[in-house]
Amino acid sequence: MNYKDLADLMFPDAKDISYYEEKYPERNLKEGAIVTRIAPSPTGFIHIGGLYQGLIAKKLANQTEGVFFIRIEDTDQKREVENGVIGIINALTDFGFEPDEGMISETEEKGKYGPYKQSIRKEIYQAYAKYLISQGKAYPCFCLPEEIEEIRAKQESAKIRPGYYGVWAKCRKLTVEEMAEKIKAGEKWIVRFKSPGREDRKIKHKDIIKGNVEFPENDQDIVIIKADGLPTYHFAHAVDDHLMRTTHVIRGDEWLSSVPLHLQLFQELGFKPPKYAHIAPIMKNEDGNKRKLSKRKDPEAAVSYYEEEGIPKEAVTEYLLNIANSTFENWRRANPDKKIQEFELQLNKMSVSGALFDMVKLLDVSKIVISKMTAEEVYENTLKWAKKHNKELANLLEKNKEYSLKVLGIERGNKKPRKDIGKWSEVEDNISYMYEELFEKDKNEYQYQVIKNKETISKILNTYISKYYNENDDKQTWFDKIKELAGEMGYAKEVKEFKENPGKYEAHVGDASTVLRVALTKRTNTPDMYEIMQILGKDTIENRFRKAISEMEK
RNA sequence: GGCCCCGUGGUCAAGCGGUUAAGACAUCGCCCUUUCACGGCGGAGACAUGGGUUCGAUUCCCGUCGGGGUCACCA
Repeated sequence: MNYKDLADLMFPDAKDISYYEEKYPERNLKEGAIVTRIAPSPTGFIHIGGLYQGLIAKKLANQTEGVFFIRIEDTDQKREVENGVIGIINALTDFGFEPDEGMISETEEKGKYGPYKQSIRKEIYQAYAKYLISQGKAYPCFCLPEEIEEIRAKQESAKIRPGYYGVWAKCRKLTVEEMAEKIKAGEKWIVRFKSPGREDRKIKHKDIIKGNVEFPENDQDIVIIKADGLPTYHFAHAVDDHLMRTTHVIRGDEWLSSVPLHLQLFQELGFKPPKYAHIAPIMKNEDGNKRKLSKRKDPEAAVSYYEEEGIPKEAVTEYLLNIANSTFENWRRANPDKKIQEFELQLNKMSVSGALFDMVKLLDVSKIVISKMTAEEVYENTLKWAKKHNKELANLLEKNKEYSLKVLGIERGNKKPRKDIGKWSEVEDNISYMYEELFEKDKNEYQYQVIKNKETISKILNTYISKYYNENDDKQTWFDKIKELAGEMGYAKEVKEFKENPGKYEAHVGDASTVLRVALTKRTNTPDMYEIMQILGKDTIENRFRKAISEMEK
């Protein structure tokens, strides 16, 4: 009985690995092309951190004319969620991070390096496990979970390093005959990797993001094939990323400490190891402590949150890029109109430690993104959002498309567009006073500022509408008339004049304008009032003023 | 606890032995053919800490403290 016989006994049907090596040849890509992937569990849910990884992987592959693929890591059947794949693919595709290869639906896939779902690659893993066993580099382990528990308890009470290694690796010391006998006797087994490592030796590794790191070698005989016949993450990683010819493994930095093990696995399997880039997670501050954004506690961790809030995808992407490479911000300022795709992401410039998620900053990015959109784009985006989250608004927008376009076009499209919309959910509040239906229901109070006296307000409103306002005035004339109105009321026509002569005037032209604005919109903050009046029309203006006056009388 | 990673203003961050220690968001003030916003200008605000090494340390080394990760038949 030798290792080869043992391997045959354990995996009689497994193919020789040469079969797979030939089936999945080296990719024929240009020099420097990066092949990378995103490898989620099919939970149906994608975390903002996952999206972040997807963005980085996608960009890198695109930049180098490489390949970005998606592989589903479903080796843990307990985690399985029905229809868990499609949600992830949709989220990725939505954001424009569509993979070149891999799963495209719950069951279908594209690409020549599949299957891209681990559970159906079972025989591949077994072939490689068999290979390892035949080389004496892996062995069956018959320890029951309870025994492992016992060992661990002993180790803990003796305060020594826990795990299956050295003297504790019982099954490792079995002879091939003993192993074969147990198998023949029907004892349950799993497969463990026979680690060649020694804890007292160091291994140096250069991570693309983290830089040089040094670890003790791995000496744990980790399990590579579980009782259900499926591989553990570590083994699947080595086999898959080798066969799929991944050049760069981009993953969360919680994997950093597994690098010694993974390198060992590649070594013993005879594979060329990929380059690793371990990204720091996006964090959240809680009671002064940093912690990873959690899908249970933090709504903003879910990618769906941004859709619900109406934060544009481009804004989320730009914000993420900001975290990834701080040079992005400068690039964006220098190239305000370029596509995100043109920005060249540099892995080695990524931060080593986790950034705190900053919603305020995201919203600022979002405001800039939205401010650059045309009225048409804002309209379409808002409508799309409203159809799902605000039916009433959607109806209104659809019913008054031309009008809405005008409203949304106020102070837009010029060199200094307004930056007042951060998310689609804010649009309603921003424009509701432009629609009679909504204005009637508007709960805001009339909050006059400097000029508060009822009679004065009535006088300003009445005088303005009867004596001064003319729809055909151009902006300059319109404004000159407001100045005249101010003069008639005894206010300063110029703010400067007002400031230079404290006490001389009780108000200035701006204060008079505020009265008009508040009466018109119930707001002290609106875009250009000239345009608002033009769009509203004289009748509406008059009605609004009347309403404002009668409101005061109550 | 062992091992590993990290520590520049409130936040994201440049910086790589000699700098007035960039920039962005936030904040404050001023300015800007009406307010708000936008924009412009300006202010306040940081190298966790103690030791070294060095003519000189934010930059290099060690300790301390703080934060994070990891130690599964989960990924």
